[in-house]
Amino acid sequence: MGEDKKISMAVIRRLPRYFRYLYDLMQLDIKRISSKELSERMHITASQIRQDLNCFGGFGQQGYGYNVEYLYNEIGKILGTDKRFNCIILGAGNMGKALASYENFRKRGFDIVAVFDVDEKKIGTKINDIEVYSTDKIPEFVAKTKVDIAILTVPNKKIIDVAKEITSLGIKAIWNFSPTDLRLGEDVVVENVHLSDSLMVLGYRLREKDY
Amino acid sequence: MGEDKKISMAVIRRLPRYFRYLYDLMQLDIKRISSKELSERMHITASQIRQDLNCFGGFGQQGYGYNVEYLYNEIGKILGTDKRFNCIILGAGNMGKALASYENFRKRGFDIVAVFDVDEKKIGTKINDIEVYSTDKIPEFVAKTKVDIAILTVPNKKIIDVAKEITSLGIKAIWNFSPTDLRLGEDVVVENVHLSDSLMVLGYRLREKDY
DNA sequence: TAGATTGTTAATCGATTAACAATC
DNA sequence: TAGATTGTTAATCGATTAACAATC
Repeated sequence: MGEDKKISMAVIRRLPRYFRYLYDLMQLDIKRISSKELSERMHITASQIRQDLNCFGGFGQQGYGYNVEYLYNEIGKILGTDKRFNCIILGAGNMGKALASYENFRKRGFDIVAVFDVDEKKIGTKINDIEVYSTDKIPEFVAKTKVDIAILTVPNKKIIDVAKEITSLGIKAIWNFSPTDLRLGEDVVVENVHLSDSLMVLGYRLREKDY
Repeated sequence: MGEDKKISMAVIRRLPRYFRYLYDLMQLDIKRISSKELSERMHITASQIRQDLNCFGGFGQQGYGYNVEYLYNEIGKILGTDKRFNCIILGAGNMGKALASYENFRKRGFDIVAVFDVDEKKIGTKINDIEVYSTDKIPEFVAKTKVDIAILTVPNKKIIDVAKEITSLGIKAIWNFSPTDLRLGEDVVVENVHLSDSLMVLGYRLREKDY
């Protein structure tokens, strides 16, 4: 295949946002929308919306605009919300527990199939019906269950070793909640969350406001 | 005052990253570093590093490079890590609990001073030594304690009302964990975290890899 | 001093916005 | 049909990279 237009990350990162706004429009029973109306709701230019959408093909109709439900479904397909991904969480601390309990991920196609931790007291317990296993069992688990994504909520000092183990088992996607940037070669995709960074930027912007 | 150079958000968002790398260098007992060496570690260009740092003044020395500890402290000052911020968490669910328990925020100058929830069973309990109050008590609490930042981990359907209440009480910064984008006027700064968006982008990139 | 490396200006690149012809 | 609004090309803007003179 290879629809080689080379779509920029800036565009990709806006897709979930379009997806959310279109969902909200559906909830409001709005059937069609023009790029102009949508631009006012989203606070971006109509031009950018049309430009973004045309990276993937023409979803609209001249003189009419876009059919909300159709566009929602098309963006969903691009984002792969019609596919399912098996995810494991490494680290059953507070953040691991919070993510395992978050129902929204499942709705978006991401199933948390297991949680792993080193703490004997946690092993064998369940979080939101998901079993907590010993980290020793990761290779065994990955061998018998297809795992698409590893969600890493381990302490920062362990992150490098854990990331290496995970990738050596063939897992190709990592959602990283540790402050350390992960970079694991060409064929492993990583999304770094970096909550502290986000909070520090908020602090900066708050102080800037009244300089 | 007003050092009006108008620093772009792209630069601001890189500052915490510099801060982290410089901290790591200090841990490794590295005293000085050139933009070239740092660029190799961070996988950005040396040019960009020098350009970024010069938005805030000359921290380096020709022929020598940058003193790691000095630069770390200066970026810390820019980011305000020498200041303290009082934060409240609204919503004592799993994510609220996880954030309240995360010790790293305190190290960066962010103190969680209270958690609020509507659930009678949670009110009066403590999360990591932080008291959980009824949401009814927010106005009272804000009146007697300076609150800089509200961290919102409430269910999505409540987010708009909660955000409005919070801003009506004079809080000027919101760290938003709900999927809904918040926009509350010129004088309220908002950082949206949008975990689902991040995960969806990860899913997209994973599928892209082998098209 | 000579070598190294910054600070800063200029060139390039990419992303956003504007404009408008195509067309529903 | 006339009006509206897309798809798409062209213009602008901003951010990144390159180059080099200043200087430690």
